Amino acid sequence: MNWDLKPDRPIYFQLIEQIELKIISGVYPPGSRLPSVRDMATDAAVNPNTMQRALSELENQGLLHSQRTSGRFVTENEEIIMNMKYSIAKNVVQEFIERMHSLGYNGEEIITLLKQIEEER
Amino acid sequence: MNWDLKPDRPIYFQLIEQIELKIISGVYPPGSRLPSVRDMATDAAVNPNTMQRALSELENQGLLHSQRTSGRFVTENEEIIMNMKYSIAKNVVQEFIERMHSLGYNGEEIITLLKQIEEER
Amino acid sequence: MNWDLKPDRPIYFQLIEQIELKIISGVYPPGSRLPSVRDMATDAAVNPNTMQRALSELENQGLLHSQRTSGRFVTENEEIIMNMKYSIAKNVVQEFIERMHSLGYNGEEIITLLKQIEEER
Amino acid sequence: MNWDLKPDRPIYFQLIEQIELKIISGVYPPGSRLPSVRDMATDAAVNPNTMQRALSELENQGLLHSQRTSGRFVTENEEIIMNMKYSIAKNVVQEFIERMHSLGYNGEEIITLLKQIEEER
DNA sequence: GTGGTCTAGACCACC
DNA sequence: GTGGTCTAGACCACA
Repeated sequence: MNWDLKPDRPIYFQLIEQIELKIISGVYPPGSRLPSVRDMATDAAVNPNTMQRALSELENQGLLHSQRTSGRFVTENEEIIMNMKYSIAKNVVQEFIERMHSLGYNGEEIITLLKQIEEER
Repeated sequence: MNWDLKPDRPIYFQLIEQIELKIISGVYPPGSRLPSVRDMATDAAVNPNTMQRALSELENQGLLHSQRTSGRFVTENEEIIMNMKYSIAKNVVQEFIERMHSLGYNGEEIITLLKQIEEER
Repeated sequence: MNWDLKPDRPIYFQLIEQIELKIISGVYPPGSRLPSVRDMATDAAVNPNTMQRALSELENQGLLHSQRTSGRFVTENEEIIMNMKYSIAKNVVQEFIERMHSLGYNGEEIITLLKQIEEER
Repeated sequence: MNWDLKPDRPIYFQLIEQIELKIISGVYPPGSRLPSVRDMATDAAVNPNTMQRALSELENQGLLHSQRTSGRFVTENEEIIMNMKYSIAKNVVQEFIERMHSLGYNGEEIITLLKQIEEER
């Protein structure tokens, strides 16, 4: 998996980000059942308590809900997912704009450069 | 200064990046003289050898040149500086595009979102 | 070994030249593994950092590449090696021509003398 | 003048070489009178005794001869000069051939390369 | 004073 | 064990 965790930031925090990404991008589709905490923990080579903490936070955000007996599920409320997706994307975009500004590019130039590089790909 | 150096990547590498930024953004204009190695080192709270290494690499890239007795100078060749600026910007843009793709946005959507968030600022 | 280093020019520079020669002449064949930095340093009676610097420069030139845990290797790209060989030879030849000119020999005379002395050998 | 003397080899020896060169290349023509020892010494920023020693050696080789009252003269025997020129050139050529061999060029290749580089000049 | 070089010795990540 | 990084402190040439 892509669980490469770095020791520079709290691990549970990195887990949250990566699971969010998997939900947003559809790797874990709305309404689907997640693997068990224990499985996810061993997969990420992480203590189950740490994984548990990450999942709890995601539950607080409304992205997940657990059914005591049958496991944890991704919310079926796609609006919540879309909001999460938008708020993450907004951060990414704002960071990007700031970096480009500090490099000396203004709004129009950013758009131009972006289109140009996208075409090259 | 803005020399906040993190232990997660080589210090000399972060120094290079930050000095590049100062040259590109005009904090150190073309042809201007930089502070002495020792001064820059103490300013960044770093060993002079580490600063020396960073500056040497920038010299290899053609962004700086040194005169043994009188100091180090930013190149007056603005083309080199523009090329450096472009290549850094290209990296930033490519990273950005990849992150947005992994969030599930395609080319057009990225542009739309970018314009929208830019207007809000 | 032939590591006779003279104090008139930077040691790391002389190390670079001599290692280049060993690569070009096939003492260190393409793709082969070099001794460890520490071994080469003690062999040349030089501080490991100095040897490290020489090897790093050769890496920048593309003549070597390093694998963090298993050692440093000569490039397998023989074109790079041939280019290096040619550029060194060019320098040698140009120096030679200049010395002969300052002795008062012109182009044709140099060739004649060269052929003559070569036959005597 | 071009008297740049380096501390790595005996100074009188370097003086000999340079005066030989001036004689061979015609800066001091056959039969011409040299400046006084004292003038040559101050010109080369060297102790007069050192210059004296160099000139004595050249006298032993027959390149110079001194007339007690009127100074030192370059020999008028051009054969001696030609022999000296040839023997120096021979050394230069042999050194050159050895360096090229150690780079992996054989006789024909050396000639080819030499012609090619000479044309580029 | 400037940049440049060198050494000695330490610590790190990786496998 | 490997290469890579960093520090502290020294000395040099140049002007």
